[in-house]
Amino acid sequence: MISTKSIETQVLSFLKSNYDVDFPSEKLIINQTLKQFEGEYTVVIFPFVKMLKKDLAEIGKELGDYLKDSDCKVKDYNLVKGFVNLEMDNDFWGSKLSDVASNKSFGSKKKTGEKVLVEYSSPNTNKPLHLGHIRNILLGWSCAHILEANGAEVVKTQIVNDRGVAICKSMLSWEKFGNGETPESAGVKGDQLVGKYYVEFDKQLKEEYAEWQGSSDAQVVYDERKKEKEEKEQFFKRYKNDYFNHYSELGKETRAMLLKWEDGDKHVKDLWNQMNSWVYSGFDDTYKSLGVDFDCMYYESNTYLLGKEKVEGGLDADIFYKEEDGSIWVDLEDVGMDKKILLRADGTSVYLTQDIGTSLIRYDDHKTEKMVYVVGDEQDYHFKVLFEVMKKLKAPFADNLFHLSYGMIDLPTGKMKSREGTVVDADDLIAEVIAEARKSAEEQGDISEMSKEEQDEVIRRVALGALKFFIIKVAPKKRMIFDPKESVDMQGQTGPYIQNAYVRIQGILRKLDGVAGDFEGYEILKIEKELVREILEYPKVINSAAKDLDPSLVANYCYNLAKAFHKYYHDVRILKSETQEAKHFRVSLIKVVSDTLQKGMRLLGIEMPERM
RNA sequence: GGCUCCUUAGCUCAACUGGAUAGAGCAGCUGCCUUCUAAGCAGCAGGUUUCAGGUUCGAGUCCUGAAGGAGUCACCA
Repeated sequence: MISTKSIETQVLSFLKSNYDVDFPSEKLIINQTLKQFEGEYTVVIFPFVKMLKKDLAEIGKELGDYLKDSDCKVKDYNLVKGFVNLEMDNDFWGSKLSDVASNKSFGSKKKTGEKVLVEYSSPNTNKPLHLGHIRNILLGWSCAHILEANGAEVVKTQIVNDRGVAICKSMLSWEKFGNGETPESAGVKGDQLVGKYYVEFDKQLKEEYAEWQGSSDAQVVYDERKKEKEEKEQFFKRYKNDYFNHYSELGKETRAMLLKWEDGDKHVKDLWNQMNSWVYSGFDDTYKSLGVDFDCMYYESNTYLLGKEKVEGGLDADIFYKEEDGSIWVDLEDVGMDKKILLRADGTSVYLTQDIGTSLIRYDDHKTEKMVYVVGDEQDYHFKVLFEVMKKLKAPFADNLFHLSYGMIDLPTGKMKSREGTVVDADDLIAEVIAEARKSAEEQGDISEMSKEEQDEVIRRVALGALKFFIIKVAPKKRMIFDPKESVDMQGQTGPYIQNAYVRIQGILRKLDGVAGDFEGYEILKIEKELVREILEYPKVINSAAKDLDPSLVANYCYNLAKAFHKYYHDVRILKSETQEAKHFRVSLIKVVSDTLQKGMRLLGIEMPERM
C-alpha cells in the first residue's frame, strides 16, 4: 500500500485522462520487477489492451512517459512485452525509508473496533501435549497476534475437554493401579503422570480383552457378527470398541464412574479435581516454555449443559426435530448436508451440542462477532455443520465463524499414533531443541561473556526460534512432515538464520556512537533499494496473513528479508561507509530492517536474542 | 463408494492469489574468516510443476477427467 499506492493512482489517472476508462483498481497489477530486468516495480498492461484497443507497445510507451512526467518519482522505464518496468528515483527510496523509520507502528493498523475470538490448543485432560498440539498452538497464537496487528481486538482462548469417558479412564486407572502416586512422589509433571495412567488403562484393557477373546462369549459374538471369511484376529480388532461398551469389566467401571461424575458424586468429583489440577499445572509449564498464553479458558464441564438448553430451545422454535426414540436432530439437507444428532435419546449431549453452548457463552462474555477455531482438518465437516447450525439458531456471529483447518503432522517414519508410542511429546521435543541449541552455541556462539542466566535465555530463544519457525513456515492447510533432525537445524532457512540477521544489526548499532542524521544527496545502491522495497511489503504481508489466517506468509517474508540483509551485510561496510550521508542512510536502513524482523517474528511468537 | 483436502528438484518447503526464464534451504561438489560475529556469503549440479485435455495474450495457480496419498461420511471428542 504505502509502496505502490502513488504509482497505482497515477496509472488509473492515466487511463482516465487519456482514454476515459475507469479501470477497477483491484484488477490493477503492480509487481516487483524480476531480477533479470532493470527497474523495481512493474505495471502489467496486458489487461488494458482489450479495453483500449491499442497496441501493447504503444500503450506501454504512453504509460511510461505519463508516469515519468507525473510526480510519482519514476526516473525511467523500459518495456518488455506487456510489462512496463519502472525505475524509481533516489528520492523515492530515501523518502520511503524516512517514512518507515519515523512510523513506530509501521505494519500495524489502528484499532478497527472488530472483536475476534481465537480458540486453539484445546487439549483433553487425560494426556500431555504432543507435537500436533504444538502446531495448533503456534498457528493459533500467531494468528491471534497477526489479527491484532491488523487492527482487531483479540481474545485468545481454548476449550478444555475435561469430561467424558476418556477422562474417566485415566481417573479409574489411577485409582486402581496408582497406589496414591502423585506428581511430587513420582517426580514428574502432572500431565505426564495422568497420561501414564491413561496409557496404563489401555494396557490393562488390552490384556482383559485378550483374555476374553478365548471365552465362550467371545466365540458366540464372533460367530454371530463376523463378516464372510473374516479371521478372528481381524474381527476382534474391529470389535474392540463394542467389547468395551458391552462386555468389558473396565468398561463397566468406567461408565459407572462417568454416571457418578454426572450425578456430582463427591468422591469422584474430588478425584477429578485432584487429577485436573495436576494436568493443568503440567499444561501451564508447557505453555510457558513455549511462550504462549491465553486470555481466558473455557471448560467443557461448564459449557455442555448450556448446549443442551439451546438445543431444547431450538426444538421449541421448530429449528430442530425429535425422533421417535426421543433424540433430537437437525436437518441440514437444505444446505446439502446430512441430518445430525444433537441430543441422544437419554438426554446426554454430543460433541456438537457442547460446541453450540460454548460459542454462545463466549459471545455473551466477550461480544466477539467473529470467532476463529484452530482445529485439525479431520474436523472440517464438523465445523461446517456447526456453522450451519449456528446460522439456523440465528446467532449474531453466525456469519463470521472460521475454521482454521490445518494438516496433520507426519514423522519421517509415518503417522504419529499414540497407541504405537510414536507420538512426539511436547516437553521432550522442547528439551531436545534446547539441548541442540546449547551444543550449537558452544561450538559457534559468541555468548561466553554472558552470565549463566543470560546464556540460558539466549539458548532458549534460539532453540524455540528454530522449532517454531520450522513448524510455522509451512502453509497451515498442508500436511507436513516433521523430521526431528531438521527441526533443530540452525542453518539455512531457519529461525536462527533470521535471528542472526537481527543480532548482526544489533552488533553494529552497539558500536555506533549515536550517529543519526539526514542522508540528502546519497546515491542509494541497487541492493539498498531492494531492501527498502522488501520492507515496504511488510504491511501487505500482515494484511494478507490476517485475511487468510496464514502465519506462514509472515514466516517466509521474514526469511526473505533476512536473506536480503545477510547479503547486504556481506557486500557493504556500514560502519566504514565512504561518507557521513552513506552511513546515515545505512544505519537508518538496518534499523528499520531489524525492527521489521523483530516485529514480524514477534507475531510468530519468536523472540530475538541481542547476541548469539 | 459420496464429499473435502493434498501432489512442485533426491529430501523439506516457496512462488506476491492468472504474469516474464518456477525460487530457497537441506543433502552433494567448489571457493571466501587478520574484516560490522562464518548460526554468514558466492558458485556448480539438481525440474516435462503426478498425468491427459480445456479456458486465454499468458496456467504450478482456474475448469473437466484420470492416478496416487490423506481425511471424513459415529448416538467419539
